[in-house]
Amino acid sequence: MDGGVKKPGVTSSEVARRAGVSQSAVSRTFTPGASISPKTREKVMAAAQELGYRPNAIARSLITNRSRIIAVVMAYLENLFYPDVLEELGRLLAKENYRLLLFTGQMDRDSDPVFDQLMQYRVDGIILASTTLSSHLSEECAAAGIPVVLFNRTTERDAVSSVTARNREGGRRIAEFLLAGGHRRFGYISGIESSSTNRDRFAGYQEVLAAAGHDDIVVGVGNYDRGEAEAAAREMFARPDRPDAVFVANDHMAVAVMDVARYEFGLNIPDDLSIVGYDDVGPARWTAYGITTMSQPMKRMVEATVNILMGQISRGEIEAEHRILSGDLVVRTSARLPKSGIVEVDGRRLYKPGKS
Amino acid sequence: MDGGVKKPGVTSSEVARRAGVSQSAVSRTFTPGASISPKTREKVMAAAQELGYRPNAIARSLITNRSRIIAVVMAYLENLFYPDVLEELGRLLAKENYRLLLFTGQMDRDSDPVFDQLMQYRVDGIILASTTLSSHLSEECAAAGIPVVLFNRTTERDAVSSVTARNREGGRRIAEFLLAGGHRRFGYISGIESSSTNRDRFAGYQEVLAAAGHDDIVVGVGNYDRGEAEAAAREMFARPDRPDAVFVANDHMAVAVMDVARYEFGLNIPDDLSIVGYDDVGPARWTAYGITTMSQPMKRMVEATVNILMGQISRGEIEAEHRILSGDLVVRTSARLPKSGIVEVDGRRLYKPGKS
DNA sequence: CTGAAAGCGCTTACAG
DNA sequence: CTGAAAGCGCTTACAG
Repeated sequence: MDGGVKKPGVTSSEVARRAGVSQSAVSRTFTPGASISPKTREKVMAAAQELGYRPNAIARSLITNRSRIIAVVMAYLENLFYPDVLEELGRLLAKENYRLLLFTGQMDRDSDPVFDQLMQYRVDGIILASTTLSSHLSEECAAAGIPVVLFNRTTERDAVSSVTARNREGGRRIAEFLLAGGHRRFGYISGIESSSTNRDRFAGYQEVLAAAGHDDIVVGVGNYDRGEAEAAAREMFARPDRPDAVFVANDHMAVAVMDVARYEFGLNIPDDLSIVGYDDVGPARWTAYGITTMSQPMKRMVEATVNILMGQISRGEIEAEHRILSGDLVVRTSARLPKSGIVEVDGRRLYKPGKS
Repeated sequence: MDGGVKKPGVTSSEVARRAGVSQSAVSRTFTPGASISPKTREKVMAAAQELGYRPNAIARSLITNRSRIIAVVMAYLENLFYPDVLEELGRLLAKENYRLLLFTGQMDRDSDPVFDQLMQYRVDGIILASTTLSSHLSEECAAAGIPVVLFNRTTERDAVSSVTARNREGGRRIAEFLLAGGHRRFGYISGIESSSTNRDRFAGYQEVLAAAGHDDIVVGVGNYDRGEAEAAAREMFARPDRPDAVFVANDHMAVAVMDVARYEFGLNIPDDLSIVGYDDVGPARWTAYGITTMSQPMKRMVEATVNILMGQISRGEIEAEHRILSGDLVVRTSARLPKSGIVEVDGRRLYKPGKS
């Protein structure tokens, strides 16, 4: 399996010989801020050009003890929210001159092979999107001085930072919106029940509904999965006391739930049934769905994630930071409208109670 | 920016000291196949465990001249086909014990910073999904002994391999299907016109239609972009001689085209208009769209890609290979059906002319 | 099977 | 500003 030989690249010594300078001079030429005379630099650059020299990042990493690689662990790529995040993450990390080592899939169990790989490559930071770390693993990162940021999840663990939307408030806002729209019976299709994001969204929703005397939310479990969300929707819509308003924990599932409602149960949305989602991801904006949904400020969330990481890397000190960003309830066509509270901002219709 | 200090990891020397053996013995313990006695190995393992030792992959790469990293350059992540590919790629590469360094965005121009990064990290192979390489850059890879595989594109360039679907045949099949369905006026919404995939799909489509006497295909340019596809569709559907059958170069655009047809022009699909796509990606299967589409055998394509790469890495010899895989025309609800040729295979309805 | 030693391609004090 | 030299953490002939 390792029979072949990759041609070794051009080295700084070869360039040095060609340029008639020391190897150190070559190194300095390619080290921003190193002291080198313009004359030497010029000679080096010329020789490097001729030979097609590129500094070996691997060798540099070994000595600087910095790989300039950030590990990103990401699951649920079939939910377009995450590819969007990945693209933005790639852009911002490149801008900071960092590379992105991608690991797809969850990282749940305690001694994960994925985690082993991360550590072997001496990554400078770890971003976990839609997944968490066991306490054992997060301690290991802290001990190794590697900053960890959870994206779209949060945790109480020391030394693990997080970036999330104001999920609880989002859940509340959705409940207010549906109450104001005159709905009478409420459903919820959950994500993974143990995820902080799901817990917070539901807690907010439940809180406001309970205060309005609605203690009987009909709950189905979707686990952030289309298939499971469909199954949960089927069960929910077949009930004699079918809800007339359902909050689905993310848009990815909401799309599936709408298809079940319309094409399997012949329900008219929003006349028979209102659906509200979360994320404001691509398909939510497609005319066929037009999902009313709590937006997540994806770009700002990614920016905060990179920001936390860069700060901790440069300070060399890891202290958990938790950034919580606000979104808006974007109003489209999947839910009945309240009489008031709808405002238009920058071409989007938002629900801002008390502001119409 | 580089103020902080990452704690250095445990090294093999420290483990050696603790275990009372040489540093070489530690190295051998972690090198599969190296000669080491069970007794020594045990001592080393115990010490490694206590200290939390993990071999430093960076140092190993430096000396073996293999990074075990594959660079993946990918654009169009908002087209779900690519996240699917990415996930599968991650799985297969992990299985082969390779890591995935992701670069998002195109790699068009001649001296790209992305390319520079690839080379600096001494990646063992490069996968370009939905993008190509300039001849200059591909020569540089060949010179460095780094295998390159194009995914979903092809090229004549020496030393650059490719994996594609049988796109020309796919275009033909679609034309046959639409002709058999009794359509009379044909449209095409293209991807990026210079891409091999687009050229081949259109060539096959055109070929069969021309043979049937249809030389007047109405063409709009979508550039694989939702927005542009919508604009192209608007123009096409506003024509007095609006086509009654449109082949859209991929499903990602077909979804947008369907929304325009239905919600902006009030067209009934498939009664007023048949739409056929390409890829068989997630949304094509959603009930709201139910797109009739040429499937791309994504998993087999990814497998072939990894397979080519692994072969060239282990043989140490780079010779362009071109793998071309077949798909099926999956029949759903977005196009009128021919009287015959529809067969059911494994729960999917396919168009196989001459086989009903 | 084992250890001492060389060396991978760099960065970075150190001395000039 | 510049060069000689040490050293980052490993792998791998080499000799025993």
